[in-house]
Amino acid sequence: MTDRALSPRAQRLRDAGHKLTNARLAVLDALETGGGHMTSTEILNRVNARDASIGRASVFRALDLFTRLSIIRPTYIDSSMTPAYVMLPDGHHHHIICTNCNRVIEFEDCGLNRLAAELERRLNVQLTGHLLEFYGLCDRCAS
Amino acid sequence: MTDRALSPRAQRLRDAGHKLTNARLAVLDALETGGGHMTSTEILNRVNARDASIGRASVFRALDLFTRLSIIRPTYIDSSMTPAYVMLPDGHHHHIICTNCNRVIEFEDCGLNRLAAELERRLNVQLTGHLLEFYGLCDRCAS
DNA sequence: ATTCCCGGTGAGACATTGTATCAATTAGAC
DNA sequence: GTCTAATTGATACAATGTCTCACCGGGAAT
Repeated sequence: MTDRALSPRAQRLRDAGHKLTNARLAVLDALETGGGHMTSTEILNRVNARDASIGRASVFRALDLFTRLSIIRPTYIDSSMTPAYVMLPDGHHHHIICTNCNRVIEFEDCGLNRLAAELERRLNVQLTGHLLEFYGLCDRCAS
Repeated sequence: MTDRALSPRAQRLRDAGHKLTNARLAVLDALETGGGHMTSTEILNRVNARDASIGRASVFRALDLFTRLSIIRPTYIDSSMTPAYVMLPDGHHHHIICTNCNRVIEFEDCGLNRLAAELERRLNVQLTGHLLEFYGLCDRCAS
């Protein structure tokens, strides 16, 4: 199963020295096919629908790992109980969260590459991704 | 207790039509004196140290309220179990999270005002704040 | 100052979600 | 195929957020 075409993210996992296990690939697939924002419970359900033998713990471990690799990022959307995980397709993601109805509006083109480069130079860090969130009222709620 | 000098944030609460109760003021004080990033547990401890009669639920309710008012914002730093709440002093906050050691490095001046104004116009939204997070390795971990 | 009302509160049982432990398994290098 | 360290699954457990409901009190009106 090593030479089958790997998704770019799976490749990224391997390149970082991690094994491509069933559990990890299932979580990755759940994330990729599940739409933009998923809670851990939604991910668990989706993973177990595909392979019921995969354990709870492994799913959470995979989510932690992916977060460290900047493949996903947990963010608070409506409940403070559990985060929603968003994909960072090219290392970044941007959205607006309505503080009234919790609707999420995504947008592109944050123009932060320049800032990222400057921070890397000035602070001597190695940045792999970012998340930009705006808060406020969406068009429907702004009446 | 109405005419005592109110912190700008307390004023904001009242202006939005919410009561300035003991519980809310205690949570606000905990946040303001507690440093940048606090988990709910740290906030609870701090609030109860000041006034043991304040209940769990009210603290969480206050945190939800402040989030809706863009006074604070929950973000996941090391655990995905509980968020850390960051203040949005002028409606915004920016930091870098090290994906290896979870250190948080704050920085100023994101230059996002222009983008915010453009989004408001284009999408017909009313933005009250934003949070910008970069992920990567801090200077110590980048070796 | 007093009254009234409705938003807000506290207690605590409860539900949900994440983590620790550990023996068993497996990916991937050789 | 063999080996080994990384990873897993099961489960018990810990931590965290929410719900309900009777009661309270902030603050506007009077």
